[in-house]
Amino acid sequence: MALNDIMKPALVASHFRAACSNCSLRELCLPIDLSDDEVHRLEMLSYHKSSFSTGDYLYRPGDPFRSLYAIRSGSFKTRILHEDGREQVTGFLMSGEIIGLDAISTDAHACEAVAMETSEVCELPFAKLEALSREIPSLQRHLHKIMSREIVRDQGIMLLLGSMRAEERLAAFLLNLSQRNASHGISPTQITLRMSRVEIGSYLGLKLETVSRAFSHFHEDGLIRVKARAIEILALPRLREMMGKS
Amino acid sequence: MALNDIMKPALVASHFRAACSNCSLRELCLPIDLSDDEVHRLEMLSYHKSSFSTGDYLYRPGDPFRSLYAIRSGSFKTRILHEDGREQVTGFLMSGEIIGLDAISTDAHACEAVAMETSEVCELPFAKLEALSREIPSLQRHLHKIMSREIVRDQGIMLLLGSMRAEERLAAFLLNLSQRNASHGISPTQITLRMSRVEIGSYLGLKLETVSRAFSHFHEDGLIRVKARAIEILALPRLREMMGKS
DNA sequence: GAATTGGCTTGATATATGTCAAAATAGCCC
DNA sequence: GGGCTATTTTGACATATATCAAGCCAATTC
Repeated sequence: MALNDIMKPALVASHFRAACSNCSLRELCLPIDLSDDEVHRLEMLSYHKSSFSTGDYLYRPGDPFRSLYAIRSGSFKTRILHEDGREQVTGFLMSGEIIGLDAISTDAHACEAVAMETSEVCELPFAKLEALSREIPSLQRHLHKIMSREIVRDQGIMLLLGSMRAEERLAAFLLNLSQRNASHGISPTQITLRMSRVEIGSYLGLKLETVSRAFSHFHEDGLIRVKARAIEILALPRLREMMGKS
Repeated sequence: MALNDIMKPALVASHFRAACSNCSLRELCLPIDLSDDEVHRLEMLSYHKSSFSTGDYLYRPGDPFRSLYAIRSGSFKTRILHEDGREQVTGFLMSGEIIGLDAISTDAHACEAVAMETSEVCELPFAKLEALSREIPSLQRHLHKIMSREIVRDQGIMLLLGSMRAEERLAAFLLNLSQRNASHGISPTQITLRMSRVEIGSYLGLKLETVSRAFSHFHEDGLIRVKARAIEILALPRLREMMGKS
């Protein structure tokens, strides 16, 4: 494995690219080093792709679980629905991220996933993914890391919801989008929101009016420019400070 | 596998018991059906046990990740600490539950785990657990379910923190403890809290005074009896209703 | 181009929860 | 058992966010 690393880095890299341009499994395959054969099998796994328009469901609560999905382009929101009508947006997922992990526990989807724009996903049949990860330890470890990362992410949101004030929450939210933009090679200061104020509010445990007022306040303070769903961050460092004190 | 199920249930059950009384991996091994050999290898995996007194750390943020832990007796709280001094209790874990999943993502613990009473854990070296789950598909699937269940649990808390009021949160909390008591064969109406009002507050995103007032209010309504940390649920069905409307 | 629609902003007010402070209670050590 | 400390309860008051209600803006339709 290490040998592979040293002896043919270019070749391995080119295989990553091949696999990733083909199946778009940036998230799944990029950080692992695989042999030619392994890359090929990973490609085979995920040849089924599908497209979604704004508002389309990727899955709904109760749908039987068969696959995870790697978002190839576009974005989705996930939302849980409680019997009493309460609901909570639990995540906004974008290109390169894996969606559907919650369903493994019960073999049925616990939440719903809705496309927020025209989007494409690669389907990853979970049984096959498990079978392959039994044979490729680095893939196995990677899958575990993806799941663990989701746990850490959720716990971060628990911290946000449990102990931050409205403006701190919104600052954290914007900074998170900024960072994810950056990791996609997109401008970290030009943010195009794909979701409404209501959805942001649901995610952050706030009402839409509070979200709107927080945006306005940031604007007054010269932290951001707001033009409907186009947000420009004018002072990233000061926005970071917002989270601490405010 | 199904054959195994049908033909020698008693035998299989006895192996569960053997493995579980020995390594206390109720959570890990109980629901899976394994061959004699597989049970034996699972036992071998987890022979290292350790004990903790109230306040002892199982791990701290930044500690290198090597193992998961199955709680054999007692209970722990997990807590994340933010740079700015903010902190959030992310879970109260009891006997039979697996702790440490957050650390897989970065190979270092993201949160801290503190014993809330005298407790014992089985250490599960993760590399070995992965190796074994490569060979035993039902163990692999089970490990994935445990991780997914943690994701679902965290998202439930996000719903609680994002959209429930103080008394609804506390009702949900008590009902959760009640249910976990029941699943351990303990009375679902006699609850002994192992944590302070401050810790409950941190977990539920409330201040201790609010938690205390909610307890008092439940008491006035005849829902519970409160004697410091001994809670008796007098009206489980009405407590369930509390969550919906209130 | 007018009209309709849905989303967003802003203001006035209500309310749930936080904050500060004191008293009561429980647990603990000598 | 008595005194000590930490925890919990309770009260009075402050405040952040929700709620209710208009008005505004941008996009879409006719």
